[in-house]
Order: sequence, then C-alpha cells, then structure tokens
Amino acid sequence: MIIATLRNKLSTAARQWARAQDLPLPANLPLCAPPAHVKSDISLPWPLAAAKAAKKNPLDLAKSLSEALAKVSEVENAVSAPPGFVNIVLKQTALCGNLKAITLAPHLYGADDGGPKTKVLIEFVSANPTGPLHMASGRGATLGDSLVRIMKRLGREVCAEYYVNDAGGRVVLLGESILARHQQAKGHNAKIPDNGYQGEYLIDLAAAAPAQAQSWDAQAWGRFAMDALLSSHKDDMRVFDVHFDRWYLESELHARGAVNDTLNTLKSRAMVFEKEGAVWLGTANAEGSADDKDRVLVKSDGKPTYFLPDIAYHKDKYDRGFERIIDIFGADHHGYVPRMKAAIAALGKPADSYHAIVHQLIHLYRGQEAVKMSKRAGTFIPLRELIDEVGKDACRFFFALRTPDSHLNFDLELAKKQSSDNPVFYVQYVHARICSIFRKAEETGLHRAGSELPMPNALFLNSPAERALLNKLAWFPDILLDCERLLSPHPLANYLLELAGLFHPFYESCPIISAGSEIAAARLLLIAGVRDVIREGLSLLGVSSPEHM
RNA sequence: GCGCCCGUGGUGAAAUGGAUAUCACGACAGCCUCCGAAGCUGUAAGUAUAGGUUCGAUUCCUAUCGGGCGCACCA
Repeated sequence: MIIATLRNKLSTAARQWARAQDLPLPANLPLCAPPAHVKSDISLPWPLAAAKAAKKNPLDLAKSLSEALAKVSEVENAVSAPPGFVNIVLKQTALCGNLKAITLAPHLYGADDGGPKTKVLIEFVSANPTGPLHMASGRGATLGDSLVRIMKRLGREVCAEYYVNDAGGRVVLLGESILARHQQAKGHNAKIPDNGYQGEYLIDLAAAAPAQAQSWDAQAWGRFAMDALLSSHKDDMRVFDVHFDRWYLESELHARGAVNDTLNTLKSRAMVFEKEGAVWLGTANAEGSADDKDRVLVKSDGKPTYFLPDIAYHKDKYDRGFERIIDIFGADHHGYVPRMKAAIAALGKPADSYHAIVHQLIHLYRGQEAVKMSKRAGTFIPLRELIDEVGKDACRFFFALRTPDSHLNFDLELAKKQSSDNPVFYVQYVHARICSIFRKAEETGLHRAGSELPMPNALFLNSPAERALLNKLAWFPDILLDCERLLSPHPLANYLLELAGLFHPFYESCPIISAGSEIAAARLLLIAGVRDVIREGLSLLGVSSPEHM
C-alpha cells in the first residue's frame, strides 16, 4: 500500500511546505503515474494547477516543493521538471518492502482502505424472465459483478441484486405464446399473439412440460415458462461466475402490499394526481425534477404500470437501510433514468444517493450485416451460447476492458475464430509462466515450496525491467480506487494487460534459475508478486488464473 | 423533431484538463541448443471537421458531419 502511504506523507509534507510559503493548502495532493518517457515512480502535476491562484511561476513552485518532498523517508529523490511537475523516485527498499508485503498477504493487498462504510446496493441484469438471457446481458453482468467484487475488497458494505419482473400482464402473454407452441406441436393450427414471444426456445420449453400440462390455461403455462426461464437465468449467471446476494421478485412486493403502500406514501407527499381516470406521478413541474413529463402509476383500468412496482422496489431498498443505490442499465433503457431520479426525489430521498450506470449496447454483426436483437422476435444470441463458444474468461475480460460508454460491435463468428487472440490469454500466460518457473525452481532445489523468500538486498531488482515491475505493482491499490470512482472495472483490466506486458521483457532480460542464488531469490520474490497481483486482479474480474495453459 | 451516448493508426480499445497519446490484433523485418515462441526485439501507421475557453484540450464549450439508442395508460 505504498502509494496510499506516500499520498499521506507527501500531503502532510506539502501542507507544511505550503504553510511556510503562505500558500493555500492543497486539499488533496493528486499522485499520478508518470508517462513512459519520464524515469520516475510518481508524478505530481499540482504546481501547474496552483501556480495561477498563487501568482507564482509553476516551475519555481515545483522546485521549492520538490525540496520539501525529498525529505520524506521513502523518497530517493524529488526533482522539478518543466513546465511545473514534481517527479519522485522511490527508494529501492520502499518498493521492495511493498513487494514483500504483497507476497505475505496477497488477498489483503489493496483491501480495506478505511474509506466510507455506507451500505451500497447494486442492481444489475434484472432481465425479464420471458426468454433466455442474451449476450447483451453479459456486459451488465460483467460490469456489476466485477464492481461488487472490487468494492467488497475495498471494504465497502455492498450487496448485489437481480430484480425479477415476474408479475403483471407478461405472465399471461408468455403463457399464450407457449400454449400456442404446445398446440402447434400437437398438430393444431394455433397462432402466437402478435405482440407475443416468437422465439423458438418456447418450442423446447413446451415439449419439456409435464403430462398434466394438457389441462393448463394460459396463466398456468405462463407460470411454468417463467419459472423455467428464471431458473435458466440463475444457471447462466452461475456459469458466468456472477453472484447475486438476492433475486428479488416483483411478486413479493405485490404479495405484501408494498405497491399500494408506496402509492399511499406518494399520495401523502402530495406527489400524485388523477387525470382521465388514471393516477399520475406529478414530476413534470416538481421543483428541480429530473423528468420533464408526468408518468402514469395506475392505468385507467385500475392496474398499476410497471413504474409503480419499480418505485416500490426502490423504496424498499432505502427501507432496508441502503444509503447508496446503484442501478445498471443498458442504453436501451436510458430514458428510464430521469423518471427514476424523479421518483427517488418524490419519495423524499436525497438525489445524490441514487446513481444509474448506463452502459452502451453491443451491436451484433454477422459479417458486414447488423443483426437486430429482439427477445420477442427471437433474433438474439443467448449468453449461454457465447460462453460455450468463446469461454467465460475470454467473455468477461473482453467486456471488462471497455468503459461502459463504449459502443461495441460484436461479430460472434469472429469472436469464435479469434478467441485465442483474446487479451485475457496474454495475462493468463504470464501467470502460467511464473508458476512454471516456480516448478522449475523447486526441481532444481533453488526454492522450497511454501518457504518464505527473503527481503531482497537493495542492490538487486535494479534493472529497468525490474524497476518497472516493482513500480507497476505499487499502483495496484490505486487502480482499485479508480474502478470505484469510475464505477467500472475497466481500469483494472487494462492495468493487468500492462502489468503482463512488463513481465515478458523482464523474462527475456533477467534469467532466474541460472542466476546466483541471492539474485535468484530476489527475482523469485518479484515474480511471486506479479503472480499474486495477477491472480488477485483476475479474480476481481471473475477470471481464472490457470497454472498450466 | 427533441433527448442521451460515441467518433483515437488498417481493426478493436486506453488516457481525474497535464509532459514526447498507451496497449493489443493485423502488416513488414528479425529472434527458439537457453526458466513455456499463447513470447521477445525493431519498423510503418492515429485524436471526424471548423471554431472557442486555457499556460496547456483526445478530454470542457459551440456548430457541422457520421454512427448507436430512446422519446406509451409496453416493460
């Protein structure tokens, strides 16, 4: 946790310096990893930002600050660089101490940084149980699950939920659709409703129904299909290594009257009005409202829209004590965000307690041709097919590499063909290679399995390739904080790719088994650190770390 | 029409307003008697366009062009 330690020490030193200079105190001193051509471990751009307000030359500020920071015990040297950076080189002993700490307790590296203990609920996927999960759900699942893992490691109290829309008119519509498939299978001339579910998965599902299904009505068929599809969603998530603390059923809300209670709450807060026989949430003209329209809560036929139970569900999240609510949506639902924000405000909850992550959609191609994905029309690629064809690790890493904002095109045929080019294997290969080196070290008697490697002499691990690895390992905890701040695992995936990229040049230039025993021990410690950080990092992404490939 | 998101080498992506824009795939030229060649070394190639703000813009603002998505008493 050397970067976190340095952040504290450098900030303290900078505050003392600023006081002596009669300058405004830097609230937090941002530490950056320097660009490739700068040969230092930490870079501080702060003097550039502060120069204007202080009415000083940034380079002069940097020079003066660097002298103050050079006194921090972990700092080898601190120098100013134009136009106003402070570049810091860390002591070899400090980086080696960090390395040693990683290998002693890899699972604690980057863990619990003493940050906020707010209770967080992250809801994701939440696909309707009216068809198999499709490929696009893989993106939200990867995003949510990786984020939950990262935040848990950082010591946050976070729960993952999947909301299941198992109530309302969809049950009957699904039932009518599968019943038609059932009758077609018996040779009858049955028609799937126009707005029903055309997907061929209902043919197999109808065939799998028990004997007593002969007497079922559409409602019973719908119940049967929905149970089966929900169960397939659970299987898919298990295979994709995505964990939910709770599968929250919409029917639970109706069963215990939470939907009506929520309506009454909104009424008592004077957020509701009646018009044309329907009940509306008056969000259009509410002060500071996120939404520009009023929304129907109860239709003129007396039935609630999807929106009212959704509000009830979100109210329940707050009622259960969660202080921060994060919803993950695909871009096809982004229009939903303003109205949910307005609903949160209508419930009297603070606006900043609710956050929606909107990830862009995956556009599916077959060759040059775009394929429109639709569960109703049955034109989609099931997530399960993608996992089976490309592999869980490759899928998750592929999705984890991109920001939620990126629009990505996906050609399944290409993905299958190129799956061996997937960057995840580049990272996993480093892990397997290091494991192989340890096996070799044991065979040759250089190292005993399970024995502790000594703290290296400061004269070792000094070559550029070794220093680069030591430095990169030091930034891992900071990367996890970036992921939390950006609410996305993509900085971690990119970090692992860069770490792996630094290992291979080291491997080429620094032999281990054939080196002298002291150097060998130091290098074994270094690669143990790389191995551990890769394993920890991949596991946060839900990706395995094989010892052989 | 209105709103949200995105335009980065041939392809796919990265870069809290910071330094000489990073990585992988592909291309080209090399490297296995040597701890795993799923690897390494080197070369060529990039911020859609036009303005603006700034000491500094891939990043912020405006316009244009291109693409995705959304604008129900469906969910």
